[in-house]
Amino acid sequence: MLKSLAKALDVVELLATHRRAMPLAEISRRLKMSKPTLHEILLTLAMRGFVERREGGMYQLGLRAWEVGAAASVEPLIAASAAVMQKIAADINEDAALSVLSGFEIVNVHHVTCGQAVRVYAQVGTRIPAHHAAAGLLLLAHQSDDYIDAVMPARLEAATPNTITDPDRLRHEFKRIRARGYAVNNGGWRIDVAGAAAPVFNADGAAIAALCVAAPRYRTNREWMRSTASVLIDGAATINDMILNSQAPRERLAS
Amino acid sequence: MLKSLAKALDVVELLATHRRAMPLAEISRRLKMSKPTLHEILLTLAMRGFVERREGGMYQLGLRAWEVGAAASVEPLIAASAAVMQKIAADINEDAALSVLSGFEIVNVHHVTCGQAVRVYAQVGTRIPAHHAAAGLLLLAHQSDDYIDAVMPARLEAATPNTITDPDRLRHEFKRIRARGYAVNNGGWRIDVAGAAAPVFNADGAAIAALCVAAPRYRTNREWMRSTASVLIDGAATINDMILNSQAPRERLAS
DNA sequence: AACGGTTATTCCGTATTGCCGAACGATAGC
DNA sequence: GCTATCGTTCGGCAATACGGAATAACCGTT
Repeated sequence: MLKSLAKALDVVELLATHRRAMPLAEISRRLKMSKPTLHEILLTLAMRGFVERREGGMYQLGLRAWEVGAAASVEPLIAASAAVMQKIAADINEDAALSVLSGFEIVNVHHVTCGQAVRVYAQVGTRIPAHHAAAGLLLLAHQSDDYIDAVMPARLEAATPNTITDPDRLRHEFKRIRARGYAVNNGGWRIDVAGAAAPVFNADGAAIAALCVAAPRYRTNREWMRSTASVLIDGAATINDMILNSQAPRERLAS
Repeated sequence: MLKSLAKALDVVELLATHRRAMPLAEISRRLKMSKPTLHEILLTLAMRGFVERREGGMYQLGLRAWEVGAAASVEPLIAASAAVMQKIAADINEDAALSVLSGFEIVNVHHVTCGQAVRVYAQVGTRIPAHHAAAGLLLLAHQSDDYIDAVMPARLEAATPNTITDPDRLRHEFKRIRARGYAVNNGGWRIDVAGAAAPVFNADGAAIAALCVAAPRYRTNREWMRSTASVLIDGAATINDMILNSQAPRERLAS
């Protein structure tokens, strides 16, 4: 493990999680790094455009970081889903989102807003514990037992009284999700938010993403859940097809 | 300058520009790095999720790289533009794009497709020389002379016979662009593609992005250019307002 | 199944270089 | 004008990144 590289990644991740410009001193304090070392790291990152130096010595993530991110493995997935999600958001008239699993957390990789005045606020690129949301429950349900055992924390934090925190109940929920083909969540993340999610599979049959809809809970009920889930399952199937079709040409790309 | 960090950034940028998974040996050859060193770097990057190790020793940019990119400084701009661009693409019935300047190149940061069968192919996250496109001409036209002198290469490469390659003609074009408030391009990038672009300004009055439309040239003419430009100028103004309004709350964010 | 060519990985000695204490300017607040 | 905090420079020591050589896994071919 390269120490200097690891430190640089710490810096980059810190700037990413806080999503704002920071002065050198603050980064130094938060990461407990000496100022000269940090200065050197930031200089290197800035020289390559991974961070930008705003006036007043404020550092923030730069254009190159964005460019690199745009070339990451999830990007084709996002591109394939965009149109479908647009249509779903319009049809159901609620926000649609796409999430992937990372350890025991989910990352929001795409979001399409609907026209409603009251909407669920969600930011692309953020992480939340998987058991707090329908998308996370769905993706966990489709992982192997080994995976679950490896990533599940000893204690499941509750976000609301409705959050599932008992491991046994969670595993039982996984079974239900697999049987039904979709996951639901009623106020387990925020007490006034409900959601549903359906799986997107890759060519190997692994669940790689969750197509989901989140709505203010007062606009939902059991019937809404059922009809929404069927729309999501259809949409996920469409995305599946697009992935399978785009995979082949991708392989054929020359050097 | 930190050598090990610089090498790691080289690796990451290589994976980004080629947009595909690569085996260790190929990276080693392209960057002329020893395999043990590279192995160590990739291990560190993989441990943090910045690259992913697919089966068969293929490395590609991972989820963490995407997350970091999603927190970069351009992201708020993209979020603010998305809705406006959607509307423009629908109204004009041609693809809309958003580009920013980086040295003497432009980076495509967002793209909205229209419903047309014949469209201009463009990938988000890619770079092209600024003088090849309307967006680049527009952004260069709004930079200081010092900036232009610093970044303009000695020789301007021509992409087509229509590309402006004479520095004097380029500087003259900048004047026209500033006077009209928008830039056009007729086959300077690809011979059968035309485009128009209007500037998005930040609070300091600096042109930070170009809102543009690219279309197959046979669907365009002088009248089309004029009407498209006026739509773009309106759209850019709307984005301006959104930026100014969203800046304030952003500053107020607590630690 | 045995083979050559390619690959990924481990090991280790060297000297390169990342690291931080201390000191220096620069800046802002009171 | 003082003080506190910030960004930056300098330099010397020790840690550690580096790559050659050896090893082990892999793949397609015969």
